[in-house]
Amino acid sequence: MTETVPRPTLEAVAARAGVSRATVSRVVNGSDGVREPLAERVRRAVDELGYVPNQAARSLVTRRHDAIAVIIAEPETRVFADPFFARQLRGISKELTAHDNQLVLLLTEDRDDHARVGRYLAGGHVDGALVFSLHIDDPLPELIRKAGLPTVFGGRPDSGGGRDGVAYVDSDNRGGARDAVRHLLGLGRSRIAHITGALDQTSAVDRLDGFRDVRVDTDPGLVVEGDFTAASGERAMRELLGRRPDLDAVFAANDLTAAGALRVLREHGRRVPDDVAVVGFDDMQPIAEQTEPPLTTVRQDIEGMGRLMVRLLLRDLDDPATTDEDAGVVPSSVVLPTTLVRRASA
Amino acid sequence: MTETVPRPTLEAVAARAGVSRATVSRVVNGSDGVREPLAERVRRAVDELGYVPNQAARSLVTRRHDAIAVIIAEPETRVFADPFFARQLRGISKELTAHDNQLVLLLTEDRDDHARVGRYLAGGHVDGALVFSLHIDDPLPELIRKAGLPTVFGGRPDSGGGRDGVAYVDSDNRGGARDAVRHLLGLGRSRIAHITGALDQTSAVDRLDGFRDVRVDTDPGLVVEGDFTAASGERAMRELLGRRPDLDAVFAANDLTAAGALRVLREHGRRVPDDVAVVGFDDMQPIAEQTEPPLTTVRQDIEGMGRLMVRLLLRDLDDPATTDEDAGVVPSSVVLPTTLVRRASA
DNA sequence: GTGAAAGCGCTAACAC
DNA sequence: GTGTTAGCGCTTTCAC
Repeated sequence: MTETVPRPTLEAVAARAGVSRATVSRVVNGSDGVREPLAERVRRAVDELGYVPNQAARSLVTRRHDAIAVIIAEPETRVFADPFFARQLRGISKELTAHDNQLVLLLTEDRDDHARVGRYLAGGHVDGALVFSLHIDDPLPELIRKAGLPTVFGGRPDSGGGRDGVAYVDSDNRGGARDAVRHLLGLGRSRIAHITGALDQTSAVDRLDGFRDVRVDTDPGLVVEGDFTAASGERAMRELLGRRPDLDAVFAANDLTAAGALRVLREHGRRVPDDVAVVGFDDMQPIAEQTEPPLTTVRQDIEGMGRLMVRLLLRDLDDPATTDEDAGVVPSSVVLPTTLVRRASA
Repeated sequence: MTETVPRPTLEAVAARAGVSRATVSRVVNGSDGVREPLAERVRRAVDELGYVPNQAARSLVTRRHDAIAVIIAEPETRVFADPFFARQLRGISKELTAHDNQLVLLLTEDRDDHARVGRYLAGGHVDGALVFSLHIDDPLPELIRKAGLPTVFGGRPDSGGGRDGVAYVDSDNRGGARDAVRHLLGLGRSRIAHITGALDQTSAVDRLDGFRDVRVDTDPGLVVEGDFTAASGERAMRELLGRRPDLDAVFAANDLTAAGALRVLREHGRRVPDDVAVVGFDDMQPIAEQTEPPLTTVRQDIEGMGRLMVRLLLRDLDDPATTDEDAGVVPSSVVLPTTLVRRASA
């Protein structure tokens, strides 16, 4: 309200301080080369007038926006049941703030949204993009490539398209899965089942691969496909119990799935970990700490992944050398280690 | 990458179509008054060149950004344990998208962040703001008022400052609480406890008031303060059980709190709902449907609240009449009804 | 109906 | 060091 008073411009500040616009601009942008008495006068004028630079005018000439887009592509469910994204967002937000950049959030659910996102990115509103939860064959990476915007992916993108050198940040899903399964083996378990995540996402595929690395010749009946939701964990657990009532351990693709599995195990009177040991993935604290019993799981530093993505992207922006045709030679991707967190379930 | 090719400008399109910049601008912005043959030629040129308007240049003259800020003020915990915000964000995102507006997300955690947010809002990057989860005595509303930006609050703000006529969207927390407690009464329960939410938020205060509306002379020992987290639900439930082992019902301020309470009840061998009936608030499906037993709760249309906030804000923006000094006369706030959802816990 | 021209507020050469 | 000046790409009167 009361937007009636027009905001002061550089011009106004210059007039008040008795200097030129250029000098004010220099002071405001912290470029040295303005002698102290003058600079001080300018700063006072800025304060007195409550001057705030007009970002649009600045962007018009600098071609920078100090804003990056965060694109989350999730058809419905998962984003809102799983604190995963919220936590990654927090990491991103913190890091972006530290670098004086803004976060433009783009939530997409269907194909129409994709077109819109493409337009937005091409429209030059943001300096770069962070992209999450791609599914295999997602058209988004291609759209983004066309928009020609520096991008960092969250999670290894499906390399099916033959596109190399894309920057991404991922957890060591495969290694983490191996650790989980080895832990179960170390507990003396031998009939270890796996409930997978949504297999159209590389994280789920990688965890399955890790499971198989350790259990090379597992009975295929011990692997059931899930989709990272608690409901899928329940369904899968029921199926497993039907197929292999003798199983003595379960490695679930994430904590939510594990929580679902735990419920079904309890329902069927199996004691955890005595009869069946359970390990999850993520270490989503509100979930993992409050299951019954508390969940042994593979921790990944979710917030850290978010922060790292931002750092990678901003480095790219500040160092255009990397942004050349042959950006491919500097993959600039990072795979973060995971750690097993022991609680009571295994 | 390959940002080397400069994006085509209005000028380029005009040249290609053999018209003036003004004409192209008219076609691009859909203002009628350009005769068909010409308009068509312009459209073709736009397509061929892949022209996308430069938003910064446009904003510079129109003083519109087609972007609004969403400010979520939560010191840590709650945002990331509770799908509440995620769901509201989704509603906001959808509605904003439908109106071709962008969502700039501002997460704040401490005082430093407040200053930053104030600067950002004053910087004229966005046309308006949506603000969430204010705590009583939060400095944010004042900052926002100073920035002079149209704003809609999510949840009734603390009116302590004497500021009236602020626009907000809220659920009928008090009415919903009354319904919950009456339902418990209808079940024949007479020793009904309440675990509150964080009492520095109006939603928690309103729910407590609703509880008291129905249970006018409740033993104060039956009310324990929580903070909307599951952990607080556990703690509070333990305390209640110690103080009033004879209690036969609990109304929890939200589903997460109820889930915590359920766990403690089970731990203590109380059967739900036979020994103790439990009602929550929110109807956060992933939580409410998966407790044991599934939770009877008060549903609020969270996504709808988000959408409504956007509509209110955009209406404000399009109709500057409301944005006058005396905006106070049009409170333009909405309180949405709640409904009791019966499941197994009460 | 269409074009010409002014200017939104700022930065960055370039002079001095 | 500081000021002058020329745009950045767009919308919008105002003539025609």
